Amino acid sequence: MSEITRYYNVLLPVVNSGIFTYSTTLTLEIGLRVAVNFNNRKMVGIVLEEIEKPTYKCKEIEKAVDNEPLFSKKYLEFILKMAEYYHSTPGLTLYGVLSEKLLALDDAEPVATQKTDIIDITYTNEQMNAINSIELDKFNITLIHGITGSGKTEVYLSIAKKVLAQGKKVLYIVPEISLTPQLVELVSKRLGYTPASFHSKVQGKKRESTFISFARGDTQFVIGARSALFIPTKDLGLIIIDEEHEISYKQDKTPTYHLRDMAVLYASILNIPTVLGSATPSMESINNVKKGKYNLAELKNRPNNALLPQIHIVDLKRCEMIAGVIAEPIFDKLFETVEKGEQAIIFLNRKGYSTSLYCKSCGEVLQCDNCSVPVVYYKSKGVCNCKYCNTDYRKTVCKSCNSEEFNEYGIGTEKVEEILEELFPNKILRMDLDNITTLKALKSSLKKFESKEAQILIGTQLISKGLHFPDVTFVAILGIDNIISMPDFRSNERAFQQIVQVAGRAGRESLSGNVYIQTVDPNAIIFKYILDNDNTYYDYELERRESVGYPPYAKLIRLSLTHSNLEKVRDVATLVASALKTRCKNITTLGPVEDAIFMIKKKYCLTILLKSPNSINLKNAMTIALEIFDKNKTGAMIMKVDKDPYKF
DNA sequence: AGCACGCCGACT
DNA sequence: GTCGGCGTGCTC
Repeated sequence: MSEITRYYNVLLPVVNSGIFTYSTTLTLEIGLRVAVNFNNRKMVGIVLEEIEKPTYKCKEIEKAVDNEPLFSKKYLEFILKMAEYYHSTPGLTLYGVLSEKLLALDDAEPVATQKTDIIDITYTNEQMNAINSIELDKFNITLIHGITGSGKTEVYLSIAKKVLAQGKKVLYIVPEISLTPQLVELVSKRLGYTPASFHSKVQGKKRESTFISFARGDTQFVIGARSALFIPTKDLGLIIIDEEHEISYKQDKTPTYHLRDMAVLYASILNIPTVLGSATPSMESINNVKKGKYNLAELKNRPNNALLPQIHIVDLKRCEMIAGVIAEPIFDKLFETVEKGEQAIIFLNRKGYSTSLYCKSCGEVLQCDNCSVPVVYYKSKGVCNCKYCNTDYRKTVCKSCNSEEFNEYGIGTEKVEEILEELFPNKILRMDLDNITTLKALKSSLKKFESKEAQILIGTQLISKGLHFPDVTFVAILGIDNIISMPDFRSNERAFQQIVQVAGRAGRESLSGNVYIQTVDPNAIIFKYILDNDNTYYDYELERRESVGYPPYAKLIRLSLTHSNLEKVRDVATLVASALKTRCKNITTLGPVEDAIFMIKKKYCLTILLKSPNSINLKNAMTIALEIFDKNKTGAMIMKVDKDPYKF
């Protein structure tokens, strides 16, 4: 008897379209994983659709991996739409969001959940209103704008419990893993079991079992980073995105997606609710509330009547500095805090010892050989390191005068630690990505501070949000001028968010908090809004964005061209930009300009910026840009397409 | 994105 | 002569 040969389009995690046709005599459901030979490589792909016999020759599907589809039609629709939105391809998008290993994963040990005691709380009226305002049975987005310490997490968890009671699954996304140990503990108290975690520090067997159990519907609740959105969760009923304003939700490498936006897209396809929360929402989300796309729930008070901390601006031009690092009035208050047995947090968004070194004899700044940036000095390791290419320089010589003597410039957390350790011996704890490399290190550091073994915590943005330490009454913000002065239209927004978030670590329970910000420019506009505790900042900033035509009032696409040969990349970039300028008059094309960091890993970087309020015009422009680039590129030249960019 | 193939310069 | 750098082209 003759078997019928069928033809299926299979989505593979590779470039170009990523969609390739294979033949088989099996009947396959959409979403089923299949093993195929692709370009002499064994790969696992996902069945997209059955098609008519194509004109070209196809290879045969080796075997089906699943008995029933692991991926839903809606999931595939999501990936296809995501690829379209980011001017990428389905194949490259799949490659970027799921590792090949997880995609090919056949089976894994089930996740072990430990039962814990349930501790219920009573909600404030504000919390109850927020909880009850959310419709559970259809797509809708609610932005919970709640001040720091207002109990947003409790609101999320209460909503989550309702969804879980319907037998659906909940995904809770956090921007940074520093939040997860405290969050896991809190969730356990409310749900009665430890939730599963899925982020970059969960690797190996544990990662695999979380993936497969959530995908098969055996796990109810997952706390995860960005990547957790792309687990093909069975019966997902709610997505929670904490700290929705966080720019770390924007992925740097292709596909350069924004987690919040993709969660909203996925939720709309699944027809499920999404909850976004922040004390300092993004301008984009506030604008979406104004447009009626998102609902708004506000939490304006801290439970138990805890007050927001008092904020003080310290003018660096008018006071003495202690060891060149910390203003004297701030130091005095820090001293008082420690004397009283309370705890302090010192925030500085720079790791390392000094941010650059310059030659003692000729003044030249020590730069990386491969990248056009100063290297950061790490005194404890005795090296200078480039954060872009990760090269360590052990012994350094000035390139212009061969001197070996350098002065330090710019302060990092390591230096603050050294100075304060001398002044407050054995009371200091430092947390940044240099010493917190594992989940274990993170947990033990948090514990050390929680148990008050350390009284002063120095850290980078790793410690700036979400953490809850009742005895912290003092917060000092040291490096905010670096953020304010960044050449980026979002620098004000970022500084505002950073200050409010860090400040929110102070006085969260019965003790009142004080926050000190040192700056050379106390008249900077954001300080006015910070001091007034004033959400009219959003009105001011939105008005400003509208007047200059920047997001959320326009869409941006950043084209980033890189190549080892400057002439070649400049030629191609100029061709692309001039084609856009002559052929796409309905959008604004800026550039090409040299990037702020002109050379990374010995490759030159040029940027072209496309700007328009109209997405369709931008899409048409992109077609032209890609066409011109493909026609003219040479060798390993790359043009990265960054839609809704966050870095300039 | 990988990976193989093929062209050309440098070295045992 | 042959090793290996990298530009080019292809993947159902």
